[in-house]
Amino acid sequence: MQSKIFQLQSGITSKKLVVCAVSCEVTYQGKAETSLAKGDRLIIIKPDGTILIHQPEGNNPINYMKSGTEYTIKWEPPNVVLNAVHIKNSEKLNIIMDQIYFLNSSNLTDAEKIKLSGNEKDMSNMIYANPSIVEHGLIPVNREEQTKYGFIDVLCTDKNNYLVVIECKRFKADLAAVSQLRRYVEKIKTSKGITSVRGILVAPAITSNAMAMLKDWGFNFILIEPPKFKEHIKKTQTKIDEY
Amino acid sequence: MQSKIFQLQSGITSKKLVVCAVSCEVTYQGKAETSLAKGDRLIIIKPDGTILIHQPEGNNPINYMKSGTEYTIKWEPPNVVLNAVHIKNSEKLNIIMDQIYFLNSSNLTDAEKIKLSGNEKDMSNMIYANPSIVEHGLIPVNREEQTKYGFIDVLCTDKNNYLVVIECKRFKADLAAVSQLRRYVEKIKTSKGITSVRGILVAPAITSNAMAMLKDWGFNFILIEPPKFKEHIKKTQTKIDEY
DNA sequence: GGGGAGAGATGCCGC
DNA sequence: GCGGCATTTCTCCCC
Repeated sequence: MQSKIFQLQSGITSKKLVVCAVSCEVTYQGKAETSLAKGDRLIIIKPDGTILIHQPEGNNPINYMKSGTEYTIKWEPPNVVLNAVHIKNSEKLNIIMDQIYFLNSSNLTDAEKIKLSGNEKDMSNMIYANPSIVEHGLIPVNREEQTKYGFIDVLCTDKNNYLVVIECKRFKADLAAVSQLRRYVEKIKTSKGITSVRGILVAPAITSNAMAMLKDWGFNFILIEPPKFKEHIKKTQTKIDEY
Repeated sequence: MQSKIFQLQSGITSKKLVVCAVSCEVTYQGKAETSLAKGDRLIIIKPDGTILIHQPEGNNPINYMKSGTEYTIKWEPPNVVLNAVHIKNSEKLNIIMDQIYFLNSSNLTDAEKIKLSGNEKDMSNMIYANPSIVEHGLIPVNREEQTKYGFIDVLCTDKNNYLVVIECKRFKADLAAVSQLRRYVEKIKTSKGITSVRGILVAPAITSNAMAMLKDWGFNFILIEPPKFKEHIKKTQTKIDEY
């Protein structure tokens, strides 16, 4: 056990990526309080101080602390106790390990950043480039002009010269999306002192209640798929069929 | 390399928790599209099929797929290619590994669930039990009666017999919180056909714009700390000082 | 399964 | 740092 403690200690202090499978109890105090009774978990401590505790199932870590966490390890027979503290965030994590099944520390280097496409920005760019897919006769307002009004996805004028606020959602639009659109329309109305402002919600789908609220406020819903996104899904599906 | 492939393969098929540090490229197609050039990463595959790919820094996995993912491993010299498919979600992940630094598969068992306190439910319970901490003279509406109106945190009547909608936030309240309160107040007004409905936002803090919007709508802000939460932070801080 | 909302949300970009 | 908002958000609860 002591040799594992040394390995754990030196792995952390020498800023390696430390991975271990252990039997442990965990408590956390910080943004909330949590406790987790004894069980088998995977613990990951990264060179930047990030700690992740994973159970054998599920997507998310059951406990975690961010970059900048500092560590103290103690041998309190028959347990190894790992104390993790994030001073700036006033957070504290305590891990009591009664077994260490395996432990590895390695030097990993990775400077790459992920490239992502198919997000909401792509969608608003697509509409901005060709607003007629939303409604015939829409003309985009100059983007610098638009910036004055904050976080509106796309701002246009329609064929009757009404201002049109367009809010995009990548997936099903909900009540919060309608509220958001509503805030933008009201902001334009008050800041420009006009009432001739329309609101359009653009998404591949909308919840029934959101649709009702949209109608209440005289806004429109236009069904548009995110750019290329649907095609990728289809591609994926055909590839899956090939398996 | 081939022995590692076998180890990887058998670890996945025998539903062990597989952990490996590798040099790899990653592409993902599904809810979006991502690509990640060659670098060192930690890959975790759980017994339930969950896969997580972590870079040596940062809190979140750079790529991931959920429980139910299925795997195919191929040896395409000089690389090991891992294909992961989640049929139900129409997602696909491709990992091309040119080096496997270490690999471990272990049988972990953990039936424990985490216990958490200090969340928003605690806060609304506290207010429901003693609404006078929000405003003198408030009386809670029967919880079953309240349930008819949906997701309102706390519903009360005030000393003038006005209905009062209370929305709680654990941290700083923002525009979305005010929009939410607004939706609830409007819903009560229309569903009961009355106009004498007030709205109170309860939180330890509020953004300036949210406060402005709150005033516009005639709602009130009451500063209340989440239950016990602040004390825990203080406790933590004093403990940190002791180090 | 859909709808709604919280989360120890996290992360990004803007000012 | 705050503010506003998207996220391959995720997760939970309720209907």
